[in-house]
Amino acid sequence: MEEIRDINGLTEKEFLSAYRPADYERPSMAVDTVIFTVTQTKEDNYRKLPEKELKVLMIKRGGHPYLGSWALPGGFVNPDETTEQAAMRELKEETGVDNIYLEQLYTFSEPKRDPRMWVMSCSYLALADSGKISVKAGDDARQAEWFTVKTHTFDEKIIEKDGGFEKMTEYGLILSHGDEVISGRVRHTVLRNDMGVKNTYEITENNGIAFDHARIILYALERLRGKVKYTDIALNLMPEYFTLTDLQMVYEIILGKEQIKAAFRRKYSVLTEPTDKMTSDAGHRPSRLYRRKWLTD
Amino acid sequence: MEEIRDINGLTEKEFLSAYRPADYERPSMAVDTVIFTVTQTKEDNYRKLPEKELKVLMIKRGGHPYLGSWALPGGFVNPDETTEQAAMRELKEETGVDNIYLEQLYTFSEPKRDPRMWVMSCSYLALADSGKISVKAGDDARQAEWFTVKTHTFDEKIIEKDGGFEKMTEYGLILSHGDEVISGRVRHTVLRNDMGVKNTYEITENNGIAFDHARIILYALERLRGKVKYTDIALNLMPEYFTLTDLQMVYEIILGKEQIKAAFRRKYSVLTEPTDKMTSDAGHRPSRLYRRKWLTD
DNA sequence: CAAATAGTGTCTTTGAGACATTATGCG
DNA sequence: CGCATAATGTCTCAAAGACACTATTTG
Repeated sequence: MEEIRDINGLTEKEFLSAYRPADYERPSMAVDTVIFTVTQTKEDNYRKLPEKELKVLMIKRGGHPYLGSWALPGGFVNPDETTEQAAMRELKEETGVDNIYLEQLYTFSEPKRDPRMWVMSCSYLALADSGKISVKAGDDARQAEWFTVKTHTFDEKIIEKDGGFEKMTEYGLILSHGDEVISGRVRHTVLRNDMGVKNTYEITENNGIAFDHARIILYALERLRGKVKYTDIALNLMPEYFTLTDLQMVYEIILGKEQIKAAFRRKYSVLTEPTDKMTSDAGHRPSRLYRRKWLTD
Repeated sequence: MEEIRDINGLTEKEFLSAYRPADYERPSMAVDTVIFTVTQTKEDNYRKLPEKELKVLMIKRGGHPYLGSWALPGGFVNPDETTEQAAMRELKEETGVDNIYLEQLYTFSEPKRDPRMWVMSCSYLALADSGKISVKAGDDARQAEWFTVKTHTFDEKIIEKDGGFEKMTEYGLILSHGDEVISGRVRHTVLRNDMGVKNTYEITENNGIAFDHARIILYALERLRGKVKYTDIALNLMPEYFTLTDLQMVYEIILGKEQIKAAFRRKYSVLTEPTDKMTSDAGHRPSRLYRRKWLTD
């Protein structure tokens, strides 16, 4: 069985023991994780419900390049781990959370995306309940903060060209934490002619976001917005007990669109199961607390 | 502006010109492309329509490891190109096609997935009209062939465990080309307990498919099946002119499920535009030929 | 004419959108 | 009591499922 021999007369075992990796250039492999959570703002009207905010964790860079800018938590992959394990390891260091929703997003490989050297980034999307997370106060120079996320879509331009057209859409990202506001803008171009379709993404503006991380965050948001409608992914952002209005507000903040209450409950309450707990001291009718229902399919 | 200095008193420019990559281990970065096409079988009953088959391109390995097994077309990424450009370059060498639908799938990074060394694989999904493709007849030792794709889902087992459960599903893949039949089986395990959810994929059986490529092909199929329902991705498999029944058969072969004609046309004919061409000599009523309609949104 | 596909009409079912109505705790 | 939210009822509308019926070509 094992006796198949190659062109040099070697068996697989012989080949492998003699194998020496060729001396060509290899990229460094980083992981960068976009971790989102949802927090509540303070509300002074005791009757009203507090609003929610979508937050993303950023780390202040303490060295060149992009010194002083903010970057996604991440690091390099070790030879004895998968990219997912690397993302999990880095995330645990940053947030103290071990069991967290994690999903691979995309591998960014622009040769010049890191000015130092050839670095690819395998990006991950992580979601967590803000209650469980304890971000370490910047131990050394390393400062980690949650930034409030706002996005804008700028009107698209369609340019008819000979035999096809070009469509450009710009997406703006604004991250804020107290007085600190950082932002970026990504232009998506679809070029279509007789030859086929070509998509390009370029960062057209960048204020304080390191590397191509504005683009990665926008990609993560796009994925989150897409999946929220047909999966139970949003439940990863909820605490153990929550009201259906809480859940609805999380959907609204992700989708950027108000949801109709009756329709929302019809569709998404199947992802939850009622408990016998109720909210209280709210200045209005108490609300039932629900819990995530794990789906078997 | 540029005068921010780091802990060593260096500006970014000074830092970068002095920067030497650290001498830690780096992975090799490969791309592997799952390219699908749809072909017609011969039909001897002149009245009946020919059936369609989903095909994937595989390359016979001429050296260790997996000598004699079949692998996805692919290769290593060069420092001056993106993974997408690398996939496109390799694909052009194999199929002669330049403008082809290409979409990044997933980066596989199991440290032991290649017995030679640390190799990650950034996988791509490609779709093409079989008419445009001209696979080079194996120039040297390199033999490329289209394999017919069949999949099976084996009944899942749910095991209740303390505080949670484990669900296992097995997916079988059978690729055939003439007398040559190669196959693989992947087990997906979802383990859920109080701590969270953990997904594992392992190859439980493998006959003649190199590396973890059976898993990659199954992943590509999953993506294709998912996207076919809400995008126009399937149109990339069609020739310039096709009937709506052709299109329906392509959907049926991808989804593995019969579609209802009236409903299918209501939903997917918006992706096409009618031409004034018709089929002929068919032994039954002629059919209108349609063309892809490029959507602006 | 028979075989087989092409193409459409329509009834049913499902689910989301829209809005209204009733219920309830707190200061 | 009135504010603000909780929870549900119901009408409408859009889309998909199911199936039937008519139209056309070729040997």
